[in-house]
Formats: sequence, structure tokens, C-alpha cells
Amino acid sequence: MQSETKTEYVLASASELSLKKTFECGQCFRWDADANGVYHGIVSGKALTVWEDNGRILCDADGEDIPFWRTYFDLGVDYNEMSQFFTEPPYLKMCADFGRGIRILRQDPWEALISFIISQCNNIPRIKKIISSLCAYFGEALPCGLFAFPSASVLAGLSEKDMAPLRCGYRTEYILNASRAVISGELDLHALTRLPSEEAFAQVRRIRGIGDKVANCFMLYGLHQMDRFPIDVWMKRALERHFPNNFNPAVLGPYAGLAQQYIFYYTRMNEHSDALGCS
DNA sequence: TGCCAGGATGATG
DNA sequence: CATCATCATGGC
Repeated sequence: MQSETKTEYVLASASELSLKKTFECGQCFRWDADANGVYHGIVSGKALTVWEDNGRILCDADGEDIPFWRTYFDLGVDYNEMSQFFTEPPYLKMCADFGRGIRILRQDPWEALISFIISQCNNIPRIKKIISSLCAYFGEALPCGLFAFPSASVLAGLSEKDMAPLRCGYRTEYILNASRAVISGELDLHALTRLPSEEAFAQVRRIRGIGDKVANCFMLYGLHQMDRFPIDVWMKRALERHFPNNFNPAVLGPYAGLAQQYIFYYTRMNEHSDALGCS
């Protein structure tokens, strides 16, 4: 079995990486904890088992994949140092304290794009269910028994009928459309990584089925473009309500994406509207 | 039954 | 340019 080639590694300290917060803050959909609180996930066709033990985050992976996973978890930068700038306004500090340990995952751009198309007007359990069956139906089976995320070429060749078992409704058309745009070269995900964020955003935004929200999520989680701030409605309300007059998200500079994640996580864990005081 | 889920689109003022 | 019905589906 392939488990013979796997070894236990220390991936990070628990203070710099909270598995629960990171995996359950709404940025990713393919990580699940088993009965022991051990998380299992597949990214870019690679499997990882990861858990916390005595203040350390341990993982079970192919040794040669460790650099890949450290990049995935963005462990090259110190989030605790970055968030020390989040002192004002108080609401931002509160969110940052609450979300300490969250990492902005450097997800696979293709997987992130399709995942967030599926996420539109949807809830997390169902998003996970749809993505899970998408992989089971059309992804490659891995030695561990789980499935890789299906490639663009596979999805581009499907019909709406093929997709029917996923029961993802009107998102089917969007998924197929995006897949075909990637295969035709109309949307070059790899090239986007080398473009200024506004240009990359404009390019994905041109694809039918990808609006401001999905494009924004793609920029942050798919391209790890941290200098954008969200534009969705209730986040706007949060800013208006809890941030000082004339607060300009631009002052957060390259940390805007991290601030966004902290705010989102806090408000979501506190039932959105209740915490925000908006209807 | 009705409403919501981190939306997007196209038509309409 | 802001608003709005519509889209498909499952959960509560």
C-alpha cells in the first residue's frame, strides 16, 4: 500500500495553524474530520492526513510533498505578525483575535474556481456534497480510495445530462461554461497568476456565471491575491456598521484578504445578521 | 408552505 | 446605474 511511503511530519505549530478554523471557515470544501478529529483532504491530486497533537500540527504525507503542503497552508509568512496591525477599528481587532490560527489557503486555481461557482447561493454542507460527488463521478480515483478533483478537460466534455446526478441546478451551465473557457484558452488560469490583480479579476469576471462574488473568492483563495477587499452586501453592512466613518479598506494594503477572512469567520460563527445587527 | 443558502443574469425604471 | 424576478435544489 502507499501508506508505506508515508511518514509523519511536523507541519506547523498549533499557534500558527488552527485546523478547525482554517478548514471550517468557509474557504474550502474538501476537508473532513473523522471521529478522532483527524482531517483528510485532497488537493491537486495529493492526499494529506493532518491532526493536532500537543501543540503541534502533524501530518501524514508523501515526504516529497511537504513543501507543497507548506505552500498550500501559506506557512512561509507569519500571520500573527501581520495581524498585529489590526488594532483599529476595534471590530477588526475582535475578529482577528477570534480568528487567530486561520490560514488563507493557497488553493489550486482550477479547483477554487469551480468550487466557488458551486458555492453561489448555496450552503456549505450542500456545497461539500456537490463537490464530493463531482469528484466521485468525474475525478480520478487515488490509491487512498478518495478522488481527485476532475480536470477541466473532463468537465468540458460533459453534457448537462451527465451532470444531472449532481443536482446542482442552474450552476451546471456555469460549471460547463467555465470548463470550456479554460480548455479553449479563453481563460488561462496559469497566466492569471502573473497579471495585476485588477486585470486578472476582469478576466475571470468576463466568464458567464462568474460574478463579483465568485471572482473575488477566486482571487483570494485561488490566486492568493490578498490586496482585494470583498464587495458582497452583508460585508458592506458590517463595514458600515462597525468601522469608523470613511474607513478605507485600502489602508490594510496587502493584508486586506486576511482581514476579510477574519471578519467573515467572526460574523459567520455569530450568525451573520445577529452579530451585524442588520436585517 | 415559505424562506434561506457568502449569486449571477437579463430586463426594467 | 439601482432594483428585481428568475434560475434549481435541499434543508429546516
